[in-house]
Amino acid sequence: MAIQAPRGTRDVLPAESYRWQYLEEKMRKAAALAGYREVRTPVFEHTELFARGVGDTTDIVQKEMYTFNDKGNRSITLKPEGTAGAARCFLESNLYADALPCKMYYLNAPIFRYEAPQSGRLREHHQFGLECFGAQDATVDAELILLAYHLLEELGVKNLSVRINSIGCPNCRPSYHGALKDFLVSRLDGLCEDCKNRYERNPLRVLDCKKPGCKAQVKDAPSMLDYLCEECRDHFAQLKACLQSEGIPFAVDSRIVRGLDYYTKTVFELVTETDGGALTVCGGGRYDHLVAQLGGPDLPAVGFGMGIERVLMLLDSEGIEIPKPDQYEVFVTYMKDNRAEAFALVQALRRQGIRADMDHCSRSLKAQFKYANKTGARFAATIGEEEARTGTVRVKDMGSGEERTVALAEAGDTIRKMRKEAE
RNA sequence: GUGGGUAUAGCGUAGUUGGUUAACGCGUCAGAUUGUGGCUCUGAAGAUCGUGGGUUCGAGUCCCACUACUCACCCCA
Repeated sequence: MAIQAPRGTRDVLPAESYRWQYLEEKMRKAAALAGYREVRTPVFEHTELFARGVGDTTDIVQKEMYTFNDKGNRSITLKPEGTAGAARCFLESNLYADALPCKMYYLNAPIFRYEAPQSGRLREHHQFGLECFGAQDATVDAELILLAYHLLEELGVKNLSVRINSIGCPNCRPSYHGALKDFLVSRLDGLCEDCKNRYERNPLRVLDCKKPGCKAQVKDAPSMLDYLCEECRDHFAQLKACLQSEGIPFAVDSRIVRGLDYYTKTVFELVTETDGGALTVCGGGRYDHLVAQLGGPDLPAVGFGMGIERVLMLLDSEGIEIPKPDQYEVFVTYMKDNRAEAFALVQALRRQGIRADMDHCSRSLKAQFKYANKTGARFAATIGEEEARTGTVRVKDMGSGEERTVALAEAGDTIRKMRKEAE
């Protein structure tokens, strides 16, 4: 075997890129409809951005980053998530000095995490994400959840469930941390090694542990929701009210924690059930102090990321078809002495905006027709000795078999006309 | 990172207790009388059996290592 794509990466082949483009179009429209404009940030950033932004106690930063020193001996990291880069960009370009809120989205942003590849989990994947800076109202949290939900719904995804939670703010979280640690301290012996670590560094994450032993220990743990300060409680209530008034189903799940440290108040996930179990397609939340942590003004913000590969997986597993465009509308077939006329016709058709091509492999007429059929071309336009002499072309509808001989200059119009008549 | 499974032409597979020229389907290409596709028929090309090592007179078949894929855990989109 020659050189292969690196572990955990995938090619999008010419025959399947239309599926990506289809999603991209829907995503752009959905984002634009709500006033989000595209931002493009670098694929790599200074490692410090993620250490400070995402949090250096997180698994992402501790063990999953593609980090290396460049030739100038700078520590560089390939983006392990989208929000930190967007926040850095927002801050660096002083966008907070413009009218707020500042809404932006990124599409097909490559995201890198050094993990064991698995179904729905690659080392390089792509995300569609939205970020809104400078607005504290829960109406934004709600609009983001609704946007993601309706987008997936429009794509045809079923069994979609929305799970939300509030993890409080720096004012109320410490008291909860205290309560949680008090609760956990007597049960430390029953926890796994990882969780004993988490107890010290980030006790919230213990709630998220999937090990049966830990789950059992944590079953009756206090809920953050009972410790929210008034502001956070109101905010969460506002969010729920917005979602209710829009009639989308959601569930409050106090165990949602998220693996990134910057989150405050709202966190949410959009999850679907597949044969392989629950799959999170979209995750996000509020990060009110990230911009400040990066050295900027203390501005609230919310956002989410949606995994493109995971969306495509869902569409596959639910049997949702994406319309596949034909490669050509017309295939020009010709006898070997008439290559020049055929070439001219192809160029003329393309000038008229018709996707056209011809044989470039010196194949027989019969083989040319076979090829035309295979590429899905709706029409064949044939030029032989007879047509060349009279300045005509024989246009054939490959579906019905109907053929018409028309002047060369009318080829394009004839194709349009025949297509219309067939409808 | 830890554990299980897999690895044979472009794709999907067969390959009997290790025994000679590795088989089949799909796909590709070419033909079935001279300028026409989809169906059918015929034929051809295409594989140092993931890589490296070992056992053996002999390995696609057994053993080890590596790599990749895959599943579970961890974590996440």
